[in-house]
Amino acid sequence: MTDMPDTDARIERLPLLDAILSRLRDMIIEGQLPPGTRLNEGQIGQQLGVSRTPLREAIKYLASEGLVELVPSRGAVVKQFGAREVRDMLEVIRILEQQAGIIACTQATDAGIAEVRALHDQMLDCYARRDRMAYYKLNQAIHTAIVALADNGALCEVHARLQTRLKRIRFIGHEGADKWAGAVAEHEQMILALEAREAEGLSEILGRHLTLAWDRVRAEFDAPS
Amino acid sequence: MTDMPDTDARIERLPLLDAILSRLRDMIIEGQLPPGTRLNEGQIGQQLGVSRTPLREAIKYLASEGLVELVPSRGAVVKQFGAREVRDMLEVIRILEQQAGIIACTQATDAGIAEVRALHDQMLDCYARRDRMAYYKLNQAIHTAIVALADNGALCEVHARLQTRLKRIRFIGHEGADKWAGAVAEHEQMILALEAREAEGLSEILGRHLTLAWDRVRAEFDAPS
DNA sequence: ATCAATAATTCTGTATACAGAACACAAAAC
DNA sequence: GTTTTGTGTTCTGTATACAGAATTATTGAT
Repeated sequence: MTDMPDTDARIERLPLLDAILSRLRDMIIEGQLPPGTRLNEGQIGQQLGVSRTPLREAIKYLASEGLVELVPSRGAVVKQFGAREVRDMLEVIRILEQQAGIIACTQATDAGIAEVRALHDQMLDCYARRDRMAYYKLNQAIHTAIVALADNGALCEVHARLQTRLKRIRFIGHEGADKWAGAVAEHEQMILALEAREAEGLSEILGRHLTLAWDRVRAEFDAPS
Repeated sequence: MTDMPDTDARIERLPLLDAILSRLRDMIIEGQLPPGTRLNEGQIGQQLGVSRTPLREAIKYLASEGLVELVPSRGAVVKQFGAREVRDMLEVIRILEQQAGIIACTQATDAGIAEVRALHDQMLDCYARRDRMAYYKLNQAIHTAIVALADNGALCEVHARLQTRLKRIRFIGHEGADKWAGAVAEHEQMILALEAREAEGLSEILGRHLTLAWDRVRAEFDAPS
């Protein structure tokens, strides 16, 4: 396992604020608070069992994280991303992953690469079992792990932040069996290129993988359910 | 002028929170609150003329922004970056600027490029007058503007965030006349490549420029004043 | 005089209180 | 019937209050 606790790594943590942040992020990602929803401080505070003060602090934190938008006199609403914004974010992710991959090919440790391979194998298992949820999480973990191989804290952080914003959207994952198989094949190629430390090839595949991810997401926007 | 208000662009703004954020950021960047300083909520609140509640919310926002670190039962301290972290951030900035430059070469408008040229010319003026402060600000503005040419909101945002974190460090700007002249020459090349829309050349120069920036900063770390 | 233990103070973390803006609903005017 | 206006409610924004942890000062012992 990589020691990259999602969005930020600190030694000690603030119990309450951290708990509220996790809960809120989950509520947003899982769709319990759909995009556009005003989050009512009274209600949510009661629901989480905390007063408004620490809750508001958490909301400000999430606002800076980009999951939530602050609108004057009206509190915070769950940020809604348009097709354009999603495309932009995926493009930045692509840039980051490609460069991370290139760096990883030259300076990752064999052990680090082996860890990614292990995640990949686990993911294949999930694919075999058609366990979408577990597959999805391992998928994210693999991309995070590849970025982590570049051993650049800022890179990991920025990547994680963008990934968090997109979780809600990619979580949908309605792709059909064929697309899914395609994605798995791409991942297979990724791992092979990484193990062979072929920077060019890895970068190319990562780029294609992300481009296809965008295609899949775009379909959601063109034909909104 | 590019319409890129530093870190985030919203239509309406929250008066107080926004004011506090600006003030705090300034205090940190200008060194009024040096790295490692605990920010005392009572004192700062009194100094800014606001109560602790909105101040704390602003601090949480800055924590998510990475300017400040939250330590349990001890409030927030101004984040101190080590050589490694600075190098990592500069590397990510390099990656982002290089890609932005490549994209800009193919899809920027002539008007957009002209704006960057205008900033550059202004900067040359400042250099002629040896106005370090104005030079520094235009320097940042130019890099921001080049990134903006890629017309990717997420890219701008991520770049701006990293740039903000580094402001405090790059602000020092102790470089001697020779290095300064070198930086100006690099900028000249950048603009020429951009105007010629030579993606490869622009990317190469941007990369070198950022690498040299790191060399300059590294000197600060090797020989801390 | 130095250090340890303890007391006093400060500061953070959380809850609550209050004022004003936004919102919802109902009644009146057109 | 539709729009407008007025009123009551809800919710946000900010200040304040209070409990507990951390820090500092003080006192006693070696």
